[in-house]
Amino acid sequence: MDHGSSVRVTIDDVARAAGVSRQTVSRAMNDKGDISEATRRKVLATIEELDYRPSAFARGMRTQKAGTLALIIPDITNPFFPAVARGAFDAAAARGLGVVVHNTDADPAAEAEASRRIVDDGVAGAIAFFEEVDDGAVTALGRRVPLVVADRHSPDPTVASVRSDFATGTRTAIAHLRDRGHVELGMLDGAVHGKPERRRAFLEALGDDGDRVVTAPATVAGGTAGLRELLARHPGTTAVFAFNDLLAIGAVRALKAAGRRVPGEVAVVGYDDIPMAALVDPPLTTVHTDKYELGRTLVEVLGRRLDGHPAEHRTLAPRLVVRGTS
Amino acid sequence: MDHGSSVRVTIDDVARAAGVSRQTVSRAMNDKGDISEATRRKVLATIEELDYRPSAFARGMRTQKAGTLALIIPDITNPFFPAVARGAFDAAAARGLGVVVHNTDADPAAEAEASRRIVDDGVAGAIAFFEEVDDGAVTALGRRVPLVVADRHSPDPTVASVRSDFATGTRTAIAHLRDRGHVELGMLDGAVHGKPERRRAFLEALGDDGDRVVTAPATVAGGTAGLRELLARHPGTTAVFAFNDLLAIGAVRALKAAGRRVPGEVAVVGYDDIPMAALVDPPLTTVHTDKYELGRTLVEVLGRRLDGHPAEHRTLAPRLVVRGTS
DNA sequence: AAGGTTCCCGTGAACGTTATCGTTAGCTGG
DNA sequence: CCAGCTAACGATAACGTTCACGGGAACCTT
Repeated sequence: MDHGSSVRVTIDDVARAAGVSRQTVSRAMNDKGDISEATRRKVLATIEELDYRPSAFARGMRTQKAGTLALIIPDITNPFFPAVARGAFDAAAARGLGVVVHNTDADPAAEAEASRRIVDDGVAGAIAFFEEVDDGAVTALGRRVPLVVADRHSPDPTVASVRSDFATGTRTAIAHLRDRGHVELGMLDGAVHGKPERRRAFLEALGDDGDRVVTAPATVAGGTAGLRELLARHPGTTAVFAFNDLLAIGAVRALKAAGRRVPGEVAVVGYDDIPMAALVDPPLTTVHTDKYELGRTLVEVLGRRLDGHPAEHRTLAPRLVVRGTS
Repeated sequence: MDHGSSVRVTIDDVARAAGVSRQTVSRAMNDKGDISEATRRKVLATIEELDYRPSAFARGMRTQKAGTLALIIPDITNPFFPAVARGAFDAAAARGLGVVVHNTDADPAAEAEASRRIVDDGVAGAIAFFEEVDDGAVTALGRRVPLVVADRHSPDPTVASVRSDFATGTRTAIAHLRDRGHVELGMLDGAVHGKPERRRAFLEALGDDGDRVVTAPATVAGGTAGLRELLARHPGTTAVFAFNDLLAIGAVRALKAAGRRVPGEVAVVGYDDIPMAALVDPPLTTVHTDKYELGRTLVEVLGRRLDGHPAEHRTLAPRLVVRGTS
């Protein structure tokens, strides 16, 4: 009921106690110049003694920047994202930044709403997994706040990016399947926009017309349905490459239900290496992307941007993890 | 580079454009009284027209409360929490609130640091999954900011709580196992503090001395190790109840590796019903807790608290989901 | 008709910080 | 010895909002 009843220790209290002006206190804690080493230490000591904490509001009011950054993701429930978020949390905490998460369900309207909130809240910077193919929105947000986009490139040179190299990841998976002797390959593509690399690399490697690619919702249920469709089109299919692990797991389930042995009769390889992948039976062969590292790198790149460096563009290398489905 | 170069539309601009004072504008947007319906509509219209957004900083400066709430969890990577977070995100978004997430790894020092940040950032309220058994810290935080704790009760009457009824959940699971004819039961308890209900209910139902309970880290690896220990102590064990699904999945793996059929020779039931539970082979029988609903309820309770209502204490009922391991 | 409400609305002040500019003392160089 | 510089610090003014007042008009009440 009486929240906030205790009086706040302000910068003036510190100034008074240290026998200096509040401006000097400000200089001491913000590592600005124009202050002698002696007084700075004294000020810092009294700050410690009084347990003074600067008001984030008052500070943000002047600087228009908060000590927090925004993370826009489609769905924290999608097993790909918790690890990404964790990497981002840890790296942000190390920098003394908080992270406010926005779920969008890959809905453009929700993405716009999140962007709106972000500029309103005056966060220090933003990290975004955007679905919206229209670059206008991205550029608009990038103009208002330092921005790093994941798995996507922005035409705006001030928007940094970190992406996983899907093309070579896909090629590695297909090469692996060919090494195992498979010739009739099929693909389960995820029904998501803006991520054509996997499908493109697949078609490129096969010189195919696309009839061997079926698109389905990127879920387990989508995987079982998609696999049936694929088998209906090409009964001789002997190996399946999936857009992500959820689809792959669904495919394996459908295969087992149909009485086909995995990997004896049909091999399956997924993408992402979510935690579940190692625990299903048989454990899933998949292209591993380091999600924690992705999250970490995203805030690292954002941090460098906040420190005044130019926008970087980094690429993370995936690697194949061979388990029991191939 | 030139972030924030565009000039801000302030409340004074709106006031000028609408031909009223800024106080009237404030009244219009905050649904305060003392304003006629006519002028309020006019003000709202000009707000819309000028695309005015109140400064969160300036507002927070006066009210000491931001439009954001904090969510303290041990680990977003633990499959239990993404769904909780999602429920919290959705409910918060519906209320126009942002959510800043703090990962603690159940480390008291990290929990203290998160609490520190929370009061510093002046969030509107906080939701916490605390590990710290010492109630002093919880009460201290609760005194500074409206607080709702999950799966735990606070002695402080101003701290609200939402908990899953672990005791009856556990009893239901054990009754199910007994119905199946099992008599030699064992339990895999998680090595976490502050959650004795499951173990207690288990021991209570058995009238046992605790020798049939082995404690292990609440992970898959902990489950396999714990099960071996359990079998070493009581080779005749025919049914295992686990603290959570991770432990249960680990147990099933160990069982299969040891050549024991599940559920033919040994039955296993987990707790939580994480997404993985339905996908392992055989699919896991488990006590389902509605994690999304938990997250949703947590912010609902917090919201009512913010609206001035007294602290509530709610309990969510779990239910048994029988699948393939029992 | 005088006093009392109620309904609207505006004026000043305050929240706690940082930016800008000014001031002082001490030092340098010619 | 004085102009000019620099280092260290302080005073004032913002940043944009809400709170505590106060006051005028209209509408009752007796």
